[in-house]
Amino acid sequence: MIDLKLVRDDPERARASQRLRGEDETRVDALLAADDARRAAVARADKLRGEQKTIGREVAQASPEHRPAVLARAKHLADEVKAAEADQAEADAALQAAQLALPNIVEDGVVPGGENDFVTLDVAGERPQIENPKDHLEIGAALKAIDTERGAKVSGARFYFLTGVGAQLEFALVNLAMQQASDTGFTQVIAPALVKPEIMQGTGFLGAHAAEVYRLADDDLYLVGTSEVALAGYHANEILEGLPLRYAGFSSCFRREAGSYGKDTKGIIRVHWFDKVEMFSYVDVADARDEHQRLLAWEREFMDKLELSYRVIDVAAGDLGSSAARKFDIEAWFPSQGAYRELTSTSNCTTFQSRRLNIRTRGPSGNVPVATLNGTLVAAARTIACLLDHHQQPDGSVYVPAALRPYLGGREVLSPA
RNA sequence: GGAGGCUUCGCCUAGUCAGGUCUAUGGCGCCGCACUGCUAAUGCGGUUUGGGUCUAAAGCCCAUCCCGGGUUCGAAUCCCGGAGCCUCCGCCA
Repeated sequence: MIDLKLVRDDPERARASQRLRGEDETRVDALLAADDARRAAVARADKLRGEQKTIGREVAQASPEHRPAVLARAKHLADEVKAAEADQAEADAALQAAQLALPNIVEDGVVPGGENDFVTLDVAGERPQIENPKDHLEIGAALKAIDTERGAKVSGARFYFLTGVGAQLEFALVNLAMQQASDTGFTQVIAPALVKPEIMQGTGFLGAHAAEVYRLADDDLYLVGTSEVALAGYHANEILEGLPLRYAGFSSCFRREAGSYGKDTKGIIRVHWFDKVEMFSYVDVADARDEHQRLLAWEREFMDKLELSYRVIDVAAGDLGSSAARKFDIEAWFPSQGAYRELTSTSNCTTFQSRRLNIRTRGPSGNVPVATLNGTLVAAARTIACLLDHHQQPDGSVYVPAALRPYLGGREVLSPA
């Protein structure tokens, strides 16, 4: 939800943001119209309620002979109040719908365009030179680390089992990530994977991409697609002190992958379920851009520990999620694909989520919404896929980055049994 | 799954049985002022959160007693539904 006052004061900025995203700019004017209508309805209802309060007191004080007349007037007024309140409720709902229909205002500097219009900010690490590289599935099968066949048998397509060294790899990655987060001052969190509708709504995932989200209809709960959801909900309806607050959350994540038929059908790059360690920051609005750079730096630090070659991209406006004002992705090199693939992503959501979730801090003149930011430290399945692909050796073994070795019993390579 | 209790403006609390200056009481904490050599103590005043009106401030108005409905001229209070917390029973890793 974007700042209504900002839209009133500077509607052109909101329209420009919509254009940059390639979305409908008339929604801004629809919002302004809904705002006007609501304020008119509120003023009418407030006035009538005031009259009703006055006449209510008169009823109580009226002498027996005057009472019937006053009561008759009061009854008539009650009907008017009821009608005005119904109008107000309708206007409130219309305004809310108009607000929910608008994505966050894009940060200055974001380029227009879609998925392929990103700007490459940096390229790091050396791409390994491998003759006829195998893909992660082949390597994972040889190591008895990944079992997608039994994943499909038990749960269906895009499910997998991590076994043996595969399972160890996940624990190692999660531990390494959590250790880094803790050393950096994040509070470690294990977060629920099921959340209530208002939390899912509040983080902006029930808008355009609602079809991506699993819902448990019997219980009216949603499965989170990212740990960000529960970490954002953690402080819902609170007034925060002592910003910045930083959390590193571990949770399973679930995605329906609707509309991604045919993409990455092999292996565990695109799956319905994976585990994740996510950084999440609550900061003062003025500090949000700097925090975004810090999150990116911490993501890079983790990539460097894994000794991966990667590039950092500044995602174009049309490819931003509805809650993000800006997003940087880190894409790592997959030799078998000859391509960079997204491993992590960090978004500055400014006050978009905090307004919906009512998360504020005390400002010099009253309570103000905080900024929320998120960044992936590690998404286990895809990172394992990348590690196997990227660090494969000609003999079929897999090189273990030095930082991971303490979590893998000191092993320097993983070899097929 | 069953039975009972609880939820009031930071925290605690009065008020709910008998609906009407409840415009929500008092205490603690916090802020300001006074007194004071300093501290403490004391006294006085302020202190929920939203929304609307207004160029702005002040002021005024409306809403807000866990949430949503209902009854009524009028609901913290009565009725229905729901949520959360606690206790006990059952079941369970």
